[in-house]
Amino acid sequence: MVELQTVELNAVFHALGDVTRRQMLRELADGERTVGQLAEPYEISLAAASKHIKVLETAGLIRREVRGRTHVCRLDPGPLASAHQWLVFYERFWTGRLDVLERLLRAEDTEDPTETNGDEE
Amino acid sequence: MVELQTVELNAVFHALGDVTRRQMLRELADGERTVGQLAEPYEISLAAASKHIKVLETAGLIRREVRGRTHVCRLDPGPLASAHQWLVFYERFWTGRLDVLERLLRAEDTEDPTETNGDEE
DNA sequence: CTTTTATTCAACCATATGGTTGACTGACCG
DNA sequence: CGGTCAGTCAACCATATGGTTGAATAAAAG
Repeated sequence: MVELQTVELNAVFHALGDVTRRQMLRELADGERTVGQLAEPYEISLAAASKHIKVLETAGLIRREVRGRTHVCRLDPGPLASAHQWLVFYERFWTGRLDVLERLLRAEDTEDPTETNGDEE
Repeated sequence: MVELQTVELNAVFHALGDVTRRQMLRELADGERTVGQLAEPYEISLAAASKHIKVLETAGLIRREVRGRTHVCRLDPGPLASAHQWLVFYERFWTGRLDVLERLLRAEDTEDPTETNGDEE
């Protein structure tokens, strides 16, 4: 189950509050990247990029594997799921899909057996 | 359609990166609250709470209506929807629902006309 | 009109953030 | 071994953040 601890959420949302870091995550969504590869698109110094990566890492959003002299990063979706989960609480405020909720609450008779529940962690 | 501008997302995620502000949003999910009401649960000064509220406001997460000498705040879910939308991109990394994606990509023949697409804004 | 009440504003403070540069550590190369 | 490459670390800087207190504004109450 998703824990949603305030400490974690603070770090996660803070990490997401920066374009550079969000773009780095987008990059990592396509696969593993080294620190150098992640830093390359930006005009900042490698040290600055390294700091961004550390922020992502301490927020738990990425994992790092030291492979020889290079550090290979990959996405860790867990914290993103927590953030998503937090936001889901407010989903009713922007969707008109209360009908869907209602449909889920009753009516097990019409459910599709291929995929019923995929939201727990 | 959700714009997902970097400026907006920066402000939104930054605003969400603080427990106090997240709790204020939770409070506002139950209805309108004055600045004083929002500040009351916390041991910080009213001025500090006022700053938090301003952060939420400039991020577009809340709207303020000056009613006499009190300022009444209410939730504006739009930016939350943007943040949610941004996170949805990564949903495939924590759910095993690739089959659903696959089903959407091909097979228009099997689609259910009652609820097909509700994610655009 | 004077006093509360609700809230912001301004000045200030400590710490965090994001950036820089230069030195340092380790791994690979010749 | 000596050089280069990948990346971190440390010191430093400017600005932002979150908090404080005290004064200012403006509406309601007496």
